[in-house]
Amino acid sequence: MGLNVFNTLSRSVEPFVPLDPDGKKVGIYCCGPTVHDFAHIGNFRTFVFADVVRRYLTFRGFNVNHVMNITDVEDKIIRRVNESGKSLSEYTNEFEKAFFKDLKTLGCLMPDEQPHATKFIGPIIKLIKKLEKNGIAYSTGDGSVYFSIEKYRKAGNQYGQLLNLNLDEMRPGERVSNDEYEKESVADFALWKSRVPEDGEVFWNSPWGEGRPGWHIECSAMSMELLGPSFDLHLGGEDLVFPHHEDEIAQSEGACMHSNGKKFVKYWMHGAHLLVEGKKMSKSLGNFFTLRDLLAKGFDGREVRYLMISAHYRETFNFTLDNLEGAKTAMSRIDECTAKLHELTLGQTAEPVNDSPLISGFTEAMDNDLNVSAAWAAVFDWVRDTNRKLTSSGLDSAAAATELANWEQINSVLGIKSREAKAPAEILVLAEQRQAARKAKDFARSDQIRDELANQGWIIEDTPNGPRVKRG
RNA sequence: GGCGGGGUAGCCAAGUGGUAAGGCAGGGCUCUGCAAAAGCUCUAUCGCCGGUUCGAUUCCGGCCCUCGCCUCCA
Repeated sequence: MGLNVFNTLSRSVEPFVPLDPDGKKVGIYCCGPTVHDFAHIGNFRTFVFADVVRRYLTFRGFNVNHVMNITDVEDKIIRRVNESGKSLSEYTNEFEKAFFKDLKTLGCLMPDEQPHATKFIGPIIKLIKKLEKNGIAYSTGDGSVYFSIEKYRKAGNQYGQLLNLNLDEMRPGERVSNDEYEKESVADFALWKSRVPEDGEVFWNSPWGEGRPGWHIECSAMSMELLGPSFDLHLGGEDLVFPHHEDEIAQSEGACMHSNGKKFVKYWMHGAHLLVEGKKMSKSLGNFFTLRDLLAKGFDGREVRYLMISAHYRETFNFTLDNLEGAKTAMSRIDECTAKLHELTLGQTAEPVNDSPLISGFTEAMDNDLNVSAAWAAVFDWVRDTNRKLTSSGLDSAAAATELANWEQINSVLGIKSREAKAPAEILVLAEQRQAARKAKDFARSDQIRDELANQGWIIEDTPNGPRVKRG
């Protein structure tokens, strides 16, 4: 059995078969961050999810090209740029840098490509022109260009592929901004927005005059430019299903007339949101964590990562500090186990065994629409089993090396960085002094040294093979 | 109002038509000079009410609660 994923297009779990005739190459596009501020952990849940998808596809032997865009021009950014007095790039660079730093802290691999909206103005304009030529875009008197859903439909296309849309029942217009009054229909959306005074110095020249791209067009332009008019997998948060992704489909299929049977995107996957302490994250509730907030509380990126991928991606997940505390314990159990294995291998290495309970259990779980919860169960079953063998000394160095290789194999997907720390010489000296005191049955002295070590952040354990020092 | 998710032990969270994984927390035990680590062990009948069935947490209907999208949003 191979990988199966839930496709939002069909609302069902389908076998994953790439477009590539050789079944090897996979193109992934993930809607990245809008760099107007520090991203919060809710945003990162989606990016960590995308990272796991990308890693699992690689684990499954696919040759993945992972594209994640940076939206570096948009209403909120423009407003803040003008408030800050900085230039657009000065302003967005800061948050983009922070974003990638956080992404790395969370153990995510760098996407293969990170296109920026502002670097794709040319392709964006080209795309809008195509839409105009196909008769489904119209410009208004002020130099803006809109997408006509009606004309798109009349040309034989379907609007509403990702969700059941009933345009008559929708409640449009609650926040339709004044500058869009020239739209032919409320559901139409902007492809190009003409320059207004509030835009300051943020504008580009176009056939329609000075202005800037609308919100959805950049993703259509960048994804098709980098992955082709038809690609395998598009990811994003569930809130993007409508209107963003639906509009992306409309723009892309409308421009390229995918009506020859090929779809813009074969599989759409959407990650559910994060709740914090049972509630939706919001600034007014004060439950709005950024990664740096959590690091400041003494947590590690990997603990946050573990928590984020401990639940299925399609379920809203309740993120709590208590559970983050628990993640710490769970992670150190894995560390403990792998560190002991490492000591046993004596430098020996081995090949992973694919039909081992760990790898087969993990793979079976992940093949089923990335059931990470079940995958973790396989991991912790393995930890317990391995610990049992370790206590009964049922592992020689070759066996230990194999177990370690198996773990590393699946950890190429989970992406949990191990925390290994070699104790400095002075710590080891103290540990030896303590051992000498113990041999002399001077337990007052040995306990005193143990406290001293603890003060310096080191924990000492007495094992049948002698004392072990580890980071506290 | 329309559309779509959820409600499983103290907390988080999988799953199945035949009495329920895993993690964290808690209790007991083993090991230990004491600890730590590790192991063993204990702790749920699956929101409520009906129905189908030999049998439902899992299928169907109704109800309650909750979350999200429909408007910038991961």
